[in-house]
Amino acid sequence: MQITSRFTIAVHIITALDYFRDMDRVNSEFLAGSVGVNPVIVRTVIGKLREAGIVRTQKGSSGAELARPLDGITFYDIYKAVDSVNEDEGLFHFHEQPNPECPVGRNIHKAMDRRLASVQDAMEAEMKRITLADVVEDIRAEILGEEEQIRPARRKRGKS
Amino acid sequence: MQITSRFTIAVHIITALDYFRDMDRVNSEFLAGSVGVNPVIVRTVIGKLREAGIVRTQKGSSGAELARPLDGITFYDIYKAVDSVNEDEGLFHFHEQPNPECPVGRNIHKAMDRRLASVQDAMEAEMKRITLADVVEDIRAEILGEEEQIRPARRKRGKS
DNA sequence: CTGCACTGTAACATGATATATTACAGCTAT
DNA sequence: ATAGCTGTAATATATCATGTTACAGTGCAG
Repeated sequence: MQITSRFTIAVHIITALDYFRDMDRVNSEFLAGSVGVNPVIVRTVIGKLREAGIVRTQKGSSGAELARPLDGITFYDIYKAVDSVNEDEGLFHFHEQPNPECPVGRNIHKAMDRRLASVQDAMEAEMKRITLADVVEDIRAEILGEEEQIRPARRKRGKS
Repeated sequence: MQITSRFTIAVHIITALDYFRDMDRVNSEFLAGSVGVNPVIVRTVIGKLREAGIVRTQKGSSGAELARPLDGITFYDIYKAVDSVNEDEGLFHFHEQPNPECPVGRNIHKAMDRRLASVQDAMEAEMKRITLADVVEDIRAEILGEEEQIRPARRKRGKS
């Protein structure tokens, strides 16, 4: 199994909201065009980001705005916001009917839970370290790299 | 999304193979009884563990045996063996149609891949640290704890 | 060497869920 | 007022995890 694409879609959307922040009509249809999904998916994902306090929107008018600076939005925040994984059970799906009449079956859950939690914690800790500022920085570098291939910057002049 | 229960089932099976290692007729039906799933599931999971070199089995005769000591079998080994997640794409499902005509859509994948990989690496590193010996140790402690509730051990005597 | 127990695997069934799609009520701005 | 937009419900579809039945082939006990 995999973590839902809603996660990468959410990161894409926030990145685009930042990148196109001075542009008009950055609506769900425009964003859907960039992401390559249905506009309704964009609206639902933005809805979850709004519930989590990551973006602000106004019903009826287009253009969500970020509620926090990019470096205050972590992968973990987004991952939780868009329900990337089952909230109750966590990352691992434990088989549901271990036999209570078997000593192994009766105790396997307790015996494993600590270990599964430590794996999940390791993953979440890393997600808390990565912010949208990191991604935006990376994507700007990529885009600059593209431009250089066409019109090499005159680096000696300093400012572009 | 979640990691398939095949993972916890595999850990359960290996734990049971160790716990019942001196018992006869530990076949797929017996194991299925402990795990609480269909015997065919047990056979397929054991099949994957065999392909990964974690257990040895003999067609036609019951009782798989571990191919390595318990402390040589990590969560990561099992996780890979039973295809807990998509081998090609990894832990995260990236949305599949980012728009190549959009600077963000065209570069988001490259910009995120490093970060997604670091999350996956953190998780896998933790999985490599946990071995089946840890789980077996924990479950033995749980089972001993159960027994004490019924027939308290005379701790002063030393040996039980 | 015969019969039983078991494995390995295919084939099919079922249920859950991620994603797509259509539709529309209500809000906003010009 | 009109057009553009959001939020959300309802429904469809596809994928996949898991369950289940079935059976050929292997090993072993007697």
